[in-house]
Amino acid sequence: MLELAVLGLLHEAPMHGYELRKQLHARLGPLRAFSWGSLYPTLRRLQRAALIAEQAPAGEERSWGRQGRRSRKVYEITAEGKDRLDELLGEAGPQAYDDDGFGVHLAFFSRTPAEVRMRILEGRRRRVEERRDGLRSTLTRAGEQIDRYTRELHRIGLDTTEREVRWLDELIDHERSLSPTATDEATGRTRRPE
Amino acid sequence: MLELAVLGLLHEAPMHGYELRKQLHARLGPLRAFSWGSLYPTLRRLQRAALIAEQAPAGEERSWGRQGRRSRKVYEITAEGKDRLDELLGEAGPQAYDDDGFGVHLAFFSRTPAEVRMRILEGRRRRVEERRDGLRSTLTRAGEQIDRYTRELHRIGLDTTEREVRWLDELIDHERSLSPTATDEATGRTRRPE
DNA sequence: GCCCGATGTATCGCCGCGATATGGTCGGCC
DNA sequence: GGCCGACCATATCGCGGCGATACATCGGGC
Repeated sequence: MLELAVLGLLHEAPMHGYELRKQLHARLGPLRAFSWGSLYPTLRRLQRAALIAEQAPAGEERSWGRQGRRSRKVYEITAEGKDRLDELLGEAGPQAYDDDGFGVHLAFFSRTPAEVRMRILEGRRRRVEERRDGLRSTLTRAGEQIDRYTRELHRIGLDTTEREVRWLDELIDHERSLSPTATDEATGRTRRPE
Repeated sequence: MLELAVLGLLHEAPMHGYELRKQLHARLGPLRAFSWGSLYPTLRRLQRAALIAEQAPAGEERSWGRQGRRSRKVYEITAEGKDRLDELLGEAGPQAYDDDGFGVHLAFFSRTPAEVRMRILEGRRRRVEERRDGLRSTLTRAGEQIDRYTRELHRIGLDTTEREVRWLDELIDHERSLSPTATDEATGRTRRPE
């Protein structure tokens, strides 16, 4: 997940770790944290895999040589990195449907192929519906006997999931209006019920 | 987190791993998963720490001897385990405010001291408000220039956090009505603003 | 003159996850 | 009668991410 985020950002412009994290927060907002303990090891990993590369000090001594507080390693995406990014953006697996994964994918949706966008949205919708139905049945079937606090927890969860489904429907409709062909075929649906 | 959940459940009745996970799902619902890869290592860890113990086969051969599908290790909480449970229930640290931690704590709220309940709810409220404010300022300040999908992500997030704050207020009011004294003192508040 | 907070890179151990292996039992279906 | 799939039940492995922590430099406020 962080791999996608880092490659996606570095595809737009070279950056160093600290800046990378600020950008991450700006996009994902307080929705997804990503701590230092995740970021730096990921950068190492990506560098070893040659998906990103450390920029040479470049301007010899000037430019950042004096203004940078500390050494500052600036990374840029490599050709292999771009390939990998396309690969990640093209995937619509289960991990693209869970809370974290979906958020990250959405943050790079404009770079995602329309057909994949649709599959991710539909997949996410199915996932959220499952959760909603689970909560709903717990509340109706065992509504009386469960702990008050647990019930409250399920109530707010149910409300949240219901709203997200409606929100997803709006996004899906929007996508459909953008590219009315191919998307229905891809998901095997002709018309979304409800 | 799983430690609290397991100890909390075993405090109610001895159980084996599979049953434990079903109970977990019943309480936390689809809000918090907890896979096998978390559960069994946790049971090992707790057993090694002597917080839980494996029940002796008990009835010699009868009882579950024939109906059980497989060996089935039944665990029960020990005296140390109960102490540890009280300790965990008495904590109101930062980890009790994040999504996962808060959910688990809430599921065992009826066993949590009233004063601690209050601090957890207030802490969670503060946390959610921070997230809300972050989303809100991003939307208003950089509302025009950010990516459409990112903006949508922030919109739904903002809506969700606003609702959760209101929901928390209801819970807090309820708590306050249960034990009107001590709670305000504990949190240094006299009246919740709005 | 001093401390605080932001900038910046980095590591460590732990927790939880997803995938996977293994195998017993039961009901239903052909 | 035999086979299949669903459920019961335990367990491991590698890895991604987190929180805490360390260390260093700079600008600004008191």
